[in-house]
This record gives sequence, C-alpha cells and structure tokens, in this order.
Amino acid sequence: CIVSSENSWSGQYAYQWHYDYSSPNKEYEKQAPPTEWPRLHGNHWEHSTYSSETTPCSESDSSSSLCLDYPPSSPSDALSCPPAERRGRKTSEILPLTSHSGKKKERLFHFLFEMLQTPSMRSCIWWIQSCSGTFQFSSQNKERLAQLWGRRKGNRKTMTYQKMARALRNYSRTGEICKVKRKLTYQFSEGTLRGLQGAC
DNA sequence: TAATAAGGGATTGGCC
DNA sequence: AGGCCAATCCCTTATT
Repeated sequence: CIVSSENSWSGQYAYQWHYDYSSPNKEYEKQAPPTEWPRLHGNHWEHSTYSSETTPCSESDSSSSLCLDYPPSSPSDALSCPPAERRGRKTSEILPLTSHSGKKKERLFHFLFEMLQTPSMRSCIWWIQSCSGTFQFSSQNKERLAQLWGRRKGNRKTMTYQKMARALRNYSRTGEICKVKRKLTYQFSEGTLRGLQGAC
C-alpha cells in the first residue's frame, strides 16, 4: 500500500505522520495536543465510533490489523464503500468531471481531493491512507476548509463544516465518499478515487 | 452537562 | 414547465 511520500505513516497515531514541517502553516501546534495521546481506550477504534483523532491505528498489530479496515479492494467488506448504483442511481465509476456541454460545476469531492494534494492545507485535511482514499479533517481547522469551499462556490453565506458534512453524508448514499467509523474520517470510493486520480 | 460529531428529513437552486 | 439531483438548512441523536 502506497502512502503519499510526504506523509508516511509511522504506525501508531494519526498525528505521528512524518510531515515535513516546511509548510508555512503554524496551526500545527494548536492542532495536535500531544497531552491527549495517552488517553486511549483499547485499540479497537473501529468499534469506538468516537475515538479521538489521536487514537492509535496500530497497523503493525497483526491481531487486529486495523488499518486493513480500508482495503482498497474488497467489495464484501462492510466498511468499504458500498456500490454506488444501489437505489438505482448511476454508478460513480462514471464520473463526468467535465460534461459534454463544457465545464461541469466543481463538486465537493473534487475540491476535497484537490485540498488533499495541497501541502499548505495539511493543517485542515490529510490522508490517513491515500491508497485507500481515507482522509481526515482537522478538528481545529475543518471550519477553515469549509469556508474555503463556500468561497470557491461563490456562496453568499459562509459554508460551515456541518453543512459540508451533510453533503458528505449524501455522498455515502450516492457512493462517492463514505463515512468511516473514526472521528472526522471519510473514504473516497474506489471508483471516485480512480476518477480523481485519473483527472490529474 | 456542555461541546462536538454524526444522522437525516425537508427544502432550495441550478441545470437539462 | 417540470423532473432530477446536489447542496443547503435545520433539527435531533450520539458520544465524549
């Protein structure tokens, strides 16, 4: 499994990614209070819906193999994104990033993917496992990201994380992105991820 | 108990 | 005009 080169998973905590701190963001300090690390209650974050951002994901723990909760391909796995075409909707495998009649409006998942590729946004959103399309929002800076989305859309009102997350929940119905049982963590579906990567 | 995250029904708005 | 559907509004529930 390939994790993006600039973010290498160190195996224990979400905050222990090897960021290169050359980014100009100074929000890092506020974002990850290290004092909370020891507050872990078991290593089964897949059973604890609200384990904190700092909850370990012990990839090395072979007994639970937690990071295998996001297999890039296992349709039968309950945690993987369900097929998009249930409820008779069109599958997300076909992602019309551009419509035949010109440019299609940018969608939220496009924006999120773009932000995930932007080093300066790492204080707001980051990959948990880029190969499986799993990513997480910063509890501290998620509103900043939402505002950015709202501005990108040209909204009059400011976008909030709550509203943005509602759109994300709709994606889990339509199959582009599904929620992962980890705080502020979501996962692109296979097809969506392929489409987005291909669009680069 | 307050704060935060998640869930979801209802409505809006844009596009074909 | 009217249907479709993504986005948004807004309230409730869950978790810590």
